Amino acid sequence: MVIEVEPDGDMERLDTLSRDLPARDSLQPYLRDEIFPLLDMARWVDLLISYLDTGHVVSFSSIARSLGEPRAARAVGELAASGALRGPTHRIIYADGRVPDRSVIELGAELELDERGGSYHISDDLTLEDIKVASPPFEQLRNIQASMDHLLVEEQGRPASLCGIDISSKDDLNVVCLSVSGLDGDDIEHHCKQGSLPMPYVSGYLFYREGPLILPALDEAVKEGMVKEDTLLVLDGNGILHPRRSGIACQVGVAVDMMTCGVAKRLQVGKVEGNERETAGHRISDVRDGDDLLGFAVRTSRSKPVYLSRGNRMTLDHALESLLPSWHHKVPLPTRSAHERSNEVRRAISESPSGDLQVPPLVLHVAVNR
DNA sequence: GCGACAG
DNA sequence: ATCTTGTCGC
Repeated sequence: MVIEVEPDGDMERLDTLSRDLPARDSLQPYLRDEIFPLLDMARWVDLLISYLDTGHVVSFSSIARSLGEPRAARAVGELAASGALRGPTHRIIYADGRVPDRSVIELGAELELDERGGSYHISDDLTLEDIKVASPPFEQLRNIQASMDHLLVEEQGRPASLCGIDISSKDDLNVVCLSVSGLDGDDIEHHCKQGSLPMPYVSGYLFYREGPLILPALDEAVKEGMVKEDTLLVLDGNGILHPRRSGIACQVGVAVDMMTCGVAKRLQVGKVEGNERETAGHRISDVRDGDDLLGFAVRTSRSKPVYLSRGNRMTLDHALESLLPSWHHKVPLPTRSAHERSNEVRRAISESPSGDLQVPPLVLHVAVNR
């Protein structure tokens, strides 16, 4: 049976807004004030499952497909497990008919369950519902990505400084850290900010999870003069080395009209080309998807490589050239610093005797020489 | 057992 | 991303 869902105000608004993107210089307020407040996946799932009557069930992957992204199935499961949903979460089961342990009692009260080999299933004659949404939200997110891609500029960027960006999270506590250094990795300054991340992690949509925290922090760092026009932003994730050539480094770069590139620890798409060239201290291979050169696999010594790709106002070669002087460890120094620092600050906040540091939004500005 | 998808 | 002490190796 197919259930047709009537989109709520948020979904309709996301649909409308995704149709025409504003000009480049209005992107930041558009994202901050219009788009980001609509990114509430728990509400999307809640709307869908609110259509399930007693005894009707759907699968996690089916909900993800209805929302427009099969890969979001795990995120649906995480939302259900975390208690973020208000609707009848016990009516969400696995695609093979198995019932999650935590739902057995509640669902068992609604319909017949079979026990086989230690786990419970719905009976074989019961079919899963299929929920249809007129404007799947993940489809709109892809539309926005595509529109932002059109604003992506590839040129020979000449950065004078570097800014590593990373987020450390545990439970509901998230801290972003921007670490700015010279091209050689010296004179590091940190800017940290605490905030919430309403969207769960879904592969391919990292910007929509981390952007709402990164962009405000970046705005502050610019106003303080820490980050300037000639600063290359180094994101923890991909640039064009992405299924739709639209990774977080591309979207952040276009949003703030700055130079960006991405450094990812795992390969999301593409293949590492066989022949590896040696430079002083680095071993570099091409990463290609078909004929397209999308990035470099870079490793120091014999460790596993990380994957560099360009974002906005940057070429792959110039990104590499800009990062090599500070690239002595597995990742460039500003990226490493941002990672360490965001972790330290996140722990300091969670360990602080409740009160002082806990009040969001928290802003720490610390200058350190390392 | 397969497949494995940034953080 | 997070869970995590000491330990092996360059």
